[in-house]
Amino acid sequence: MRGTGAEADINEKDEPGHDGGGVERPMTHPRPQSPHGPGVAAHEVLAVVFQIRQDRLSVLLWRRGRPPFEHHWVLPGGELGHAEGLDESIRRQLAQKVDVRELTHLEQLETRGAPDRHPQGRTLATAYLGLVPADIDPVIPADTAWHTASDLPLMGFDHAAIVTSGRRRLRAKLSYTNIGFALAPPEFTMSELSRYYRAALGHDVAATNLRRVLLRRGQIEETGESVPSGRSGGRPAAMFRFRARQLEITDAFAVLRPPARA
Amino acid sequence: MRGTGAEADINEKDEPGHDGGGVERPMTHPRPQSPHGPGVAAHEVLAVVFQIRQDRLSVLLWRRGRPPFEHHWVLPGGELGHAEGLDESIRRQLAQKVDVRELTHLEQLETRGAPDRHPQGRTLATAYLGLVPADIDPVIPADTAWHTASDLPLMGFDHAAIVTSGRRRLRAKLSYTNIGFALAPPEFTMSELSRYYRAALGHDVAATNLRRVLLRRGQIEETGESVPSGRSGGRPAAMFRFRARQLEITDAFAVLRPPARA
DNA sequence: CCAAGTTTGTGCCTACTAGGCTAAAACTCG
DNA sequence: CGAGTTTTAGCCTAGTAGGCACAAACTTGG
Repeated sequence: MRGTGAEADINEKDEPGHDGGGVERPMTHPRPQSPHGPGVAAHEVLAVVFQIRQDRLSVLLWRRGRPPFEHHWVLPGGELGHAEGLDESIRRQLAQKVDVRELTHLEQLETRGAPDRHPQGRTLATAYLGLVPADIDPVIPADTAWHTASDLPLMGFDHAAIVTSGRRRLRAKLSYTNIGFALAPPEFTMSELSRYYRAALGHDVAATNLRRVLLRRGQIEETGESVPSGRSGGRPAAMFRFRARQLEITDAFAVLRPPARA
Repeated sequence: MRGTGAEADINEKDEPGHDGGGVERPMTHPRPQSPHGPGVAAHEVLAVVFQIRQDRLSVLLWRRGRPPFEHHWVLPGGELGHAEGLDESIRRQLAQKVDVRELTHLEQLETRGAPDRHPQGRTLATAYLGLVPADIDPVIPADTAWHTASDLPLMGFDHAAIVTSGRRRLRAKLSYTNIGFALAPPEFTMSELSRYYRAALGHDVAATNLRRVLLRRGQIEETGESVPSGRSGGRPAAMFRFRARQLEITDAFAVLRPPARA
């Protein structure tokens, strides 16, 4: 154990600046701060926005118009405003790509801070995972497009790795939460829903089993209506809906649970 | 959908500064940047370091010596160095409290960025979850101490909420990963291990069931040795060890798994 | 109107996991 | 040696996921 060095500066910040005032920032006198320099950096927020489009998990990307990474694809987002919270900021930035009302889920994913992740200077990025239901087709700016998540274009910065994190998070949460509500339209048949799950999970999902599992968990319920059978025949399908539109964790899923008569 | 406004600045950062050079920072001319200002803020890294001490989940806290929040308790950590990665930074900062070799697990927890979370100016914080095994008693500086997680002292900033996040994360991961390896000593009996789990989970964990579950999952194995029975009698207990010392997810735990013959 | 084809829904079965309970095993102490 | 204590093994129940076969309910074409 070392610990005799510079504890004094740990968790101390006596910054004079940050007065919430203007854009020009005092930060003039370098403080004695061990060989590490002050903890000030540009900060951006990014979002991995997924939607199931034509049975494929797709991610909303933005095509950069200038260097670095000109003509590469990047995640939507931008710089954190000086008086903005992180959630607030990503919502604002996304509103310029996708209508916020179309975002059915948004959660923080991870923060990346490798010193060289941005070629033009130190920039931290906090990434979010956002979901858009499959039934809408948002109007998006000309320089953005949906890309199949399993077949990404050339991407800038570390954004491809962030998409991978987002996919992993989504896949995991489909197992133990009701997050499907954010991918599916308000009402759906079981075969539709199983296609959404298949696209997001990357493997077949039997509609029969999906129905049983989600019904037993109480995540979905029948609406009472049914669709008048497809053009190729077949029994008409019942319509379902998710009962909650907020993220809920499947509690029966916790192992090593408290004893029965506790 | 709005989207006609200032897309141009989204994800664009043409910062001239951040040249990795010195402590004094150019950042002089305010850029036209919508009414939100530039995305530059102080950034600190914090850690929720847990250890099971005397059958209680305990967290390492640091007592602040100066305002704001003088004499309140805060999480260990400090400012991000100007050329440091986030993981690198929290490891460096923690090394001044606890020997890094004693940290058996470290993962990113969450990033907080409420504009008013720091009374002296905008400061983002990326929090980590760290674990120290129960068998060691790290030498810690005089101004730090272990506190029972369920009975926290008066804490500064939003750090109490971060501890709560850490507890939730730890609890969840005890269910579906082998994270116990990071709480337990290299070798242990099942009754010891069940005490660690009880402390972390907050409820009784039957040693019989814990043994079965972890053995079936292949997380633990018998060492072959046994302890020569306690002073109060009883059958001598077999010693176990975790088979891996890296985080692994219990895959059999995923629901909606790929079809059998896929 | 009926037969064939198609899709959805139900029932039955298996496999696996967690967890409660009891009894046996293996020790200490008096 | 017997009583008390602790660990371990065995047996049982409950709950969940998932495969499969068949019934139900439709469309289409003769």
